[in-house]
Amino acid sequence: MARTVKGPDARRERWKGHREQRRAEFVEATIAAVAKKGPDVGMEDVAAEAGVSKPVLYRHFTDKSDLYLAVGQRATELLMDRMGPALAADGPIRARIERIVDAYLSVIEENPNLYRFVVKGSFVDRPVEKDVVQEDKNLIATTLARILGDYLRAFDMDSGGAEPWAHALVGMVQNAGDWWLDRQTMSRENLSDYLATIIWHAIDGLLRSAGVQADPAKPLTPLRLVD
Amino acid sequence: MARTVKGPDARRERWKGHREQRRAEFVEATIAAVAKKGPDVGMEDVAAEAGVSKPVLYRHFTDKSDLYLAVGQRATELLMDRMGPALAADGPIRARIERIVDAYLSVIEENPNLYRFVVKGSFVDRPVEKDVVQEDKNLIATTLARILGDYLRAFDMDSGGAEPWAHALVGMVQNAGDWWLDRQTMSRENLSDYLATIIWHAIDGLLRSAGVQADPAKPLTPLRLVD
DNA sequence: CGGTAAGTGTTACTTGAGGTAACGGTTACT
DNA sequence: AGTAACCGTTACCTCAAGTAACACTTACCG
Repeated sequence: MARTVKGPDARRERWKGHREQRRAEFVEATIAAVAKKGPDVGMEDVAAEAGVSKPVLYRHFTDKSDLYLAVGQRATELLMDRMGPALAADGPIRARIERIVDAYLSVIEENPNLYRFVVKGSFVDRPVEKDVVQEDKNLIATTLARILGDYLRAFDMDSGGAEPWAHALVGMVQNAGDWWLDRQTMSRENLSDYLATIIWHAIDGLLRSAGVQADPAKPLTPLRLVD
Repeated sequence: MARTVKGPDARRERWKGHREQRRAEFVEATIAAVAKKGPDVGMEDVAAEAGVSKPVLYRHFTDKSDLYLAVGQRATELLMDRMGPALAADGPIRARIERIVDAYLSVIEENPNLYRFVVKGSFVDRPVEKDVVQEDKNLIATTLARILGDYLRAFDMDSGGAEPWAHALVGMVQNAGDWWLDRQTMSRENLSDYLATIIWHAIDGLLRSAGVQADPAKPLTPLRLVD
C-alpha cells in the first residue's frame, strides 16, 4: 500500500510526454496545411494533412481556436528565441537597437506564411479569447518599457513616458515590417538600418532635450554632460 | 420616340438615392448591433437590429464581408474627415505633427467599439479580399511618404527612406493608440504630446545628421544652415 | 492472466450561421 | 393595363465545426 499513496496509477503518467509530442505534431501539420492551402484551412484539411480524421484532432485540441492558439504559441517561441537574446544583450546603443530590430525582421522573413496566418485575420474564432499576437506585443513592449524606464530614471528624467514609448516602438517596427514583407523593395539590412536610425534619433532627441549627450557607439550608461 | 432614346427607363433611376440610403441605414444598424451584442454579431442579429429579416439584408449586400466592408468604409469616412484636414494643414512642424496624431486619437476615442470591430479580428470572412484597415493605413502612409519625401528632396537629402519612415510612423501611432484605448492610463493630450515629441525628435535627428537645423516652432521650409 | 486506464482510430451524425428560393405585396413610371 | 423596381416574409439549402458511438491496441496492476 505504501507506494500507491504517491501516484494513483502509473498508467496516467505513461502518456504525459506523448500527448505533448502529438500536439506539436498537429501544430506542424497545421502550419504545413496553411502553407499549402492558404490561411483559411478547415479542421478537415488539417486532419488530412496530419493523415488522420477530425475526431483525433479534437482529442488533442478542444476546438479550432485552441489549435490556432497553439500555432500562435509555437510562433511566439520562434520569435522569442531570437528576440530574447537580442533584448537581453548589452552593447553600443545604436548597434543594440539595430540588432533587436533585425532579429524581429529575420523571423518574419523566414516564416512569412506563418506570420501572416497568425497576425493577419485567419484566427477566425476568438471573440475576446487569448490573443497571442497582442500578448507577444505586450510582452515585448513591457520589456522595452522596463529598459527605457530604467535608463530614464538613471538620468533623473521623467519615466512616465516609457510605456507609450515602448508601445510606439513595437508598433513602428511591426508595421514597417508588414509593409516590407509585402513589397520587398529594400534589403532587410537596409530596413533595419533605417528603423534603427529613426529610433536612435528619437532617443537621442529625448536625451538632448533633457540636456544629456549620448554616444551611439557606446553602451547606454548614465553620463550627464550638461546639468 | 425622341425622348425614349436618352434613358432606357426612368424607373431605374427612381431608386438610385434610395438604395444608398438604405445601405447606410444597415451600416448604422450593424454598428448599433455590434455595440449591443459584441463584435461577433451574425447577419440575423443585424437584420433584427434593423427591424427586418435576413433576405432584405442580402438584397443590399452580396454577403457578410460586403456588409462589413461597408462598415469599414464608413469608419474610414469618420477617420478621414478628421485626418484629411490635419494632414493637409500647414504650420509649425511640431504643432502640425501633434495635430495629426491627435486627430487620429480623437477618432478612436470617440468610436472605440467601432474601431475595435473594424481593426481587431471580427471581419470574419475575407481571405485575401479588400482589407479596409490595410488600405487606410496605406493611404495615410502614402500621404506621409509624399510629404516626407518632398521635404527630404527639398533639403537635397536621400528620399529613399521616406516610405519605410511613413509606415513606421503609422504603425507607431496606431499601436500606441491601441494600447491607450485599452488601458487609458493617461490623457489624450498627454499621449499626443509624447508621440509628437518622439516623431519630432526623430525628424530633427534625421535633419541634423544631414547638417540641417530645423525649428520646431516654424513651418518646415528648406533652410540650410550648415553645408 | 483478467481487468482497466489511457490512447488509436473510424464513420455517421447534429448544429448553427451564412446564404438562397419562392412567393406575394406596393409604388409609380410608361 | 402592364411592368420594373422595390418591400417583405417563411422555409429551405449548404457547409464546416464539433460530437456520438463504436471498435481496436497497449501496457500497467493486482
